[in-house]
Amino acid sequence: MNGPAALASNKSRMLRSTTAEQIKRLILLRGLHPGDPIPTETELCEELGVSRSSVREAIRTLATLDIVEVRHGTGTVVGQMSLAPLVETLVFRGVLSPGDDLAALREVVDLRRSLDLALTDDVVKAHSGHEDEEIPRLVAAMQASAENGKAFLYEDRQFHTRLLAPLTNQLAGQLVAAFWDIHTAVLPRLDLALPADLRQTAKAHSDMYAAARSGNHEAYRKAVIDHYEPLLRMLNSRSDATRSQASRD
Amino acid sequence: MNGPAALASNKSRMLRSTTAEQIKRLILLRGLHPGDPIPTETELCEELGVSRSSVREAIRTLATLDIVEVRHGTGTVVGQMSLAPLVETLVFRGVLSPGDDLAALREVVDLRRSLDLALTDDVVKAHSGHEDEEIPRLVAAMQASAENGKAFLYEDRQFHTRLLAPLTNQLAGQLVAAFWDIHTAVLPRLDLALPADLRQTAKAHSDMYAAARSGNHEAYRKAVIDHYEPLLRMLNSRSDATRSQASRD
DNA sequence: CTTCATTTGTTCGTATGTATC
DNA sequence: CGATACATACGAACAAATGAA
Repeated sequence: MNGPAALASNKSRMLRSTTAEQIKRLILLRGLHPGDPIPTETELCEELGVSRSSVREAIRTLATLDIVEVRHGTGTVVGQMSLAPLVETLVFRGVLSPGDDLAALREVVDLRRSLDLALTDDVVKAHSGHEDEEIPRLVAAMQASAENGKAFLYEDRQFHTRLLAPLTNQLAGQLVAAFWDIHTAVLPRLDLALPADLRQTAKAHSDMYAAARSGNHEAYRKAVIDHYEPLLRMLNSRSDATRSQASRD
Repeated sequence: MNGPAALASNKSRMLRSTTAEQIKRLILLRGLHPGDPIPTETELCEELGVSRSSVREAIRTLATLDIVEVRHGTGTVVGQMSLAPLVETLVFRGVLSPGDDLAALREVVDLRRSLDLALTDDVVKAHSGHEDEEIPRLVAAMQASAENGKAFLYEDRQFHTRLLAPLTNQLAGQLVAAFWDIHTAVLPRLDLALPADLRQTAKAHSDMYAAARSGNHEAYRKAVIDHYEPLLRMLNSRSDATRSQASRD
């Protein structure tokens, strides 16, 4: 029990954290890209010299980070490396403490607003002159829904995605989309379907695109502020209500 | 075999993706906070009715997201829900394609700059009037290192952390810190230790804090731009070099 | 449509290292 | 130092999903 034992004791310290690292290194060495298949669990056991359980935990770790994507019955492929782990962490943080969730949610919304404002120049530059065929349709759908007092989550998400799609900085668009996901995942507990707010939000989307198309930076910034105004107003009033309710307990 | 069997077959479909969800729900139901211990693996096996391996994989998933923290030989506690998973994903994405890493890194640096600029009002408001006892010392240390041609990663990180610490929006500070981690993790392959750039960076830090203390918004923005200028200049020249080298191959 | 091989998903039993008392 | 509780790792076996023959 000399060789294997020594090997095992050496590995035992690092093995847990290094099996995932070895798989990452394997992806880098072979130059694999998102969608490319990686070796099966059995093959990884042989190549890395560890048990299947260890390989499975390493793969689970990487799958959580969207570095690989596991497909039952088929195999495992290199993942998209999206910001999904960020979303999951912050959503859980947002719903963790019922007395504090509004503060956490407001931080997310604040950051969304700051990011949208910070990207003003890039967005205006990308859309001034180029007509997007999809965005006007989305804006019309949102305004129609607002008139009927209906929400328009899908169109909202699509609007922001397409607005930021042409940016050079892909990461910025993904981050804004991630914050959108967090905010709409945490939001459902508040019903913010005031018709007037819906109309204002729909109009703000329309104004944002119109300003971007016409190259008007200042109008874009104003439209972004209007876009978040109903939401922030509600978050502030709700958090006051929560505070007074908490102090009553 | 009615109750348990039906329960087991129901679970079997969802079990894989829901064991982690059940643990999260357990944390929420019991109102646990970061640092509080969660049940041992054995207890979780009984409460959730799944095997030890499944519990372990679920815990590994949550540990990767920093929703729980595993302490060998002691137990598992609720984690800090930091942005560590975001860092790990983006670091790997940054080093994934050797020809493209500079583009990915530049996106991170661009976003850092946009965020710092977007937080101008909050930072100035938080520091105008209040003296921070640590920041001047960090600034002095950075300037001393710059004169000696030495890098000052530790002081740099501390500076940005403390600068954003007093903000109401904790998430913003954590996001900036996460981007700092990504950028310095991907960076080492470029050696950017030009003495002139070091001095400019050190001076920019000094200017940022001085502007924030004196409440000068415009000076703060200018200092932030100066702060990133050497890095962005290097990234642009390096990416040009990479492109011409790639076209040569 | 069925059969079959491949691959991942789940479980159990066992052994070992490690922290705490 | 010993005892206990816990996490870590391994291997074998069977279940479920997928895709191809």
